[in-house]
Amino acid sequence: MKSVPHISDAEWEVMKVLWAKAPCTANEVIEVLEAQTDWKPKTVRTLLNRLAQKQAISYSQENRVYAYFPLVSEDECVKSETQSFLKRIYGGAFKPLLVNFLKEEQLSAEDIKELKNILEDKTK
Amino acid sequence: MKSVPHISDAEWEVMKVLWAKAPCTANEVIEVLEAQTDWKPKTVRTLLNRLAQKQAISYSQENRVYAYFPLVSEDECVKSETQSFLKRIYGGAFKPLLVNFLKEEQLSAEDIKELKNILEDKTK
DNA sequence: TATATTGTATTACATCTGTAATCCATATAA
DNA sequence: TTATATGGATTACAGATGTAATACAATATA
Repeated sequence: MKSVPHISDAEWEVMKVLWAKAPCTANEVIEVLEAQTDWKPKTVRTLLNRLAQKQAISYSQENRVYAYFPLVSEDECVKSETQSFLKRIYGGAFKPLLVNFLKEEQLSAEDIKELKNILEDKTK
Repeated sequence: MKSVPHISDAEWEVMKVLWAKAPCTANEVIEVLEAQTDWKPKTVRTLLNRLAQKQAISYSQENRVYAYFPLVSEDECVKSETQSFLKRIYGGAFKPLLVNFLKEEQLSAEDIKELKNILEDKTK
């Protein structure tokens, strides 16, 4: 039973690229990220290597070039990060977060409806 | 305009103690944390020092002993951490977190009622 | 074929973090 | 007064992270 490896902030950006579209060559990832960050190509390659080492991604060698793809799903990573975030900040007591943020944040009428529906379902 | 310093996981535990009750001597903090973690006293002292360095806390010298207290409020730290978490994981959107989280977590009937009321208020 | 390019692998290096231990000055006890 | 205990300051040290540069091997080019 493997849990997801810890993915750092910078690595997370790389994962997002691969979650959006995979497989992807290093150069494709680099291109996407150069538009969003000011990382040098070598930096992105380092991140790809580290992610491969920690088995968050893998690659197949097409010709001379690697085609990278995720080994862990966005969903499970988001869940895992959310869990540890909540635990860290609220020590597991998440209701204060909800109360606090429901009050603070901008939510559309539609959002609110959706959330109420979810809550409705939980009552059962 | 100072923003809150970044507080690491371990440091966060110390902050929680001081937010719950301050001022506090190092030994008081150590005592609380020894019940919750298996950190050695020296470890807690290191964390107190680091937090003081990064000006998250400060102290007054009562007699021979320091009385530590927070310089940053729990509220602003929580907000700041939540913001960067949301940005990192959800690209800034708050709703996906809520959805994810409402589905996953255990909420009492009472909690649900309270949350629904808050949502109700927001509709106006 | 010799050379330049390009993709990958290895190495670099400072800072942050987790997790303390040691050193030092002072207060306390004998 | 002298030895001891205790609180605080300094130092330690490995692994993670941000941010690359350099070395190397295979490929494309002249």
